[in-house]
Amino acid sequence: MATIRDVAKTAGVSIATVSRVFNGNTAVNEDTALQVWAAASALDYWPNGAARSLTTSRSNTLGVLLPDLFGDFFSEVIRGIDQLAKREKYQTLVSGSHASVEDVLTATRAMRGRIDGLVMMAPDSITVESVAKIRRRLPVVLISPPFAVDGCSSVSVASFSGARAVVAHLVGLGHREIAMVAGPAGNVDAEERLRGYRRGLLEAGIQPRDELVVQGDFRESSGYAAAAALLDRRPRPTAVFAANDCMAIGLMSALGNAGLSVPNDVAVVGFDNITMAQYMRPPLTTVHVDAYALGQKAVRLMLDALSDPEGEKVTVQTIDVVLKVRSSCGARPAAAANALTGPETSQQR
Amino acid sequence: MATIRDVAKTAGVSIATVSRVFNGNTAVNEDTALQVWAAASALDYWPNGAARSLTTSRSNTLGVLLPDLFGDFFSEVIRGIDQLAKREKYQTLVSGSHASVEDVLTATRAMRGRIDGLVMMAPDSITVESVAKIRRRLPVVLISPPFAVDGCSSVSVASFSGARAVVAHLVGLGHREIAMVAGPAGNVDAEERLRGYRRGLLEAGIQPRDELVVQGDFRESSGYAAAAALLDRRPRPTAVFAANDCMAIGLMSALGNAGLSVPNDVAVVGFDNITMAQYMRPPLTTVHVDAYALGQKAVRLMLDALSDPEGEKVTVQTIDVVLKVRSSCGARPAAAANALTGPETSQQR
DNA sequence: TTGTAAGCGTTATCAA
DNA sequence: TTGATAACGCTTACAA
Repeated sequence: MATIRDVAKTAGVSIATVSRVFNGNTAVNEDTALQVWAAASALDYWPNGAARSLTTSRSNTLGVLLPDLFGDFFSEVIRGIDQLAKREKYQTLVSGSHASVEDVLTATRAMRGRIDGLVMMAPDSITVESVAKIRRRLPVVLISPPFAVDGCSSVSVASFSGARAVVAHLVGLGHREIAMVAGPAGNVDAEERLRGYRRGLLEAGIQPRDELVVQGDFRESSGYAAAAALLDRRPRPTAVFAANDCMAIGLMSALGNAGLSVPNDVAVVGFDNITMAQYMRPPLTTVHVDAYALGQKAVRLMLDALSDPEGEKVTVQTIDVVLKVRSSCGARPAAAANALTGPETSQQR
Repeated sequence: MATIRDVAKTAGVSIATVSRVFNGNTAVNEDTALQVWAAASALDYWPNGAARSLTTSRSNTLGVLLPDLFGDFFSEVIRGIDQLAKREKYQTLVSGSHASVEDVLTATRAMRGRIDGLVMMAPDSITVESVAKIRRRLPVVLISPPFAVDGCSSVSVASFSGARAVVAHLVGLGHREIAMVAGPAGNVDAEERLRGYRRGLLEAGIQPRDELVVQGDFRESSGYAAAAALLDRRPRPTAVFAANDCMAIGLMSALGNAGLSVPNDVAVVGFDNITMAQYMRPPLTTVHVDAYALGQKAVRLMLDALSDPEGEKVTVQTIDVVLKVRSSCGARPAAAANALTGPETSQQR
């Protein structure tokens, strides 16, 4: 493989000149530059990234740490991260399925010297200490952290307010027996949604009852399983709020199998507004979360951190959410009138 | 940040010894090693990956190039890649949304020196030349390539045979007017599924007709849109085969909105068996593709290539698929009997 | 505008 | 079993 030295020799210049041509910051004689380009392409020269980052101590690479859970929502977040990073000439070194803190630390350590910053999506199981440890060497941006960490910018989802809005809407439709399929314990968004659900009930003068909350794990199967438990309750809940769309979809499937109609017998609401949601029968009422933007904002914060000399500018952001009323909750949204015309137009980016 | 030199100084040994301790291949006196470990942890020393790969010319990192399309299927593939890579102590440098060949080349070039091999998922728009160019410097494994490339191992999906099986099944149920929502032109899997559909018809003595094929793009919205075109056909198709599940789901949604019942008025079959498929109402008949295994196999082939001295061992694999009969096609699968018991058990890995 | 040469933080080859 | 020391391929003062 050709190195900078080969190019220099072929072009009849010094390696410094070749470097200058490739980095384009220092002035180089036009003819010389042309010769260098010619030599480089003749030799099919690709600069070595490792060597470059060794000298500059910059890698133009962002580390991305993902949780063990996957699916439509996270794909979108990653897409947001990847696209903005790419546009800003950053590469992404991804490492997925991190369950434990030790895991995260190991993965990060392995990235040492190859990343300029770390975007960490870890809605649960972060300890302040481990992140703080990483933070000493690298800028860290957290997505949906369970709590704020000193010196780390972060972006979160307005889970609490979204959940409250869901309950308020259901109450407005006349529901009083509102059940919930909760997300995994320890997950911030799951817990915030549960908290929002309870608050919403209280605000409507309804006492939240634990037996109306079924534990799920954000997967379709747990939503499906939740149906059985819920249908045993007397009086039977007239509405169920699932902490995410996947569980809502599993739930609807189970309700259908049990011979119940959504929304006539039971209203169902989800959270996230994954692409599928609008194509369900009935279309799923949910809380729209712009996952793509979530990823993008994280990268934006990282870029800020990287250009911040002293790393003192810490930003804590929250992504707003909006209730998307469709028919699974039994309301008749205005949009339903032209349902035959076409699906909701989806934004392409 | 502490370097190997700091550790050496603190431990009172040479840097060579520290390196030996950290790499664990050469024999080191036990006491010396202990001192080194102590010094390293006191200084919180992390070896620098860039420096390491500069000397060893190995990065223990796999480059992963993704297409512009995303969704449940691809997430699974990536999960497969990531998990096996991680288990084998490799990191993954991911770059998504590559539309053009130039794009791919640029991305790869940027990875030069930081990756040991490249896993490329590019079902369309690869030119042999560009891959060949990359191949000269790095092992390359292709996922679902449009055609075989010299010197590259690859894994593909048995799209053709899966599609044939779908048609055979529909014909077996008595359907003759079978339409198709095709995938994007240029995409191998889309084209193989279309070819399998036509072959299947021919084998049943039915002449394929172009007006029964509607162009889609693998997204839900295009499946939704296809419904309108299909419902205009006279005689109206009694069954529709969508080239993937997302489009099938969009299609079912549109059919429902048009007041048609699936499967009574129109049978629908998809492809991929994404998680959602079984939770549709009715549950979607589809062709199961083990996306996770697809990703894993690609990494396995890459590991083979990396341990292969001369890079001569090229393997071309195909992932088998299996028709998963549920109720959207109108058959009454045995499984439907216990539908009330629970969802199909999903494999966790 | 160009070249020389000193690093960057490792690993690996010799000797000791 | 250890230690010097020369790479690895690049960037960047500093000199010319």
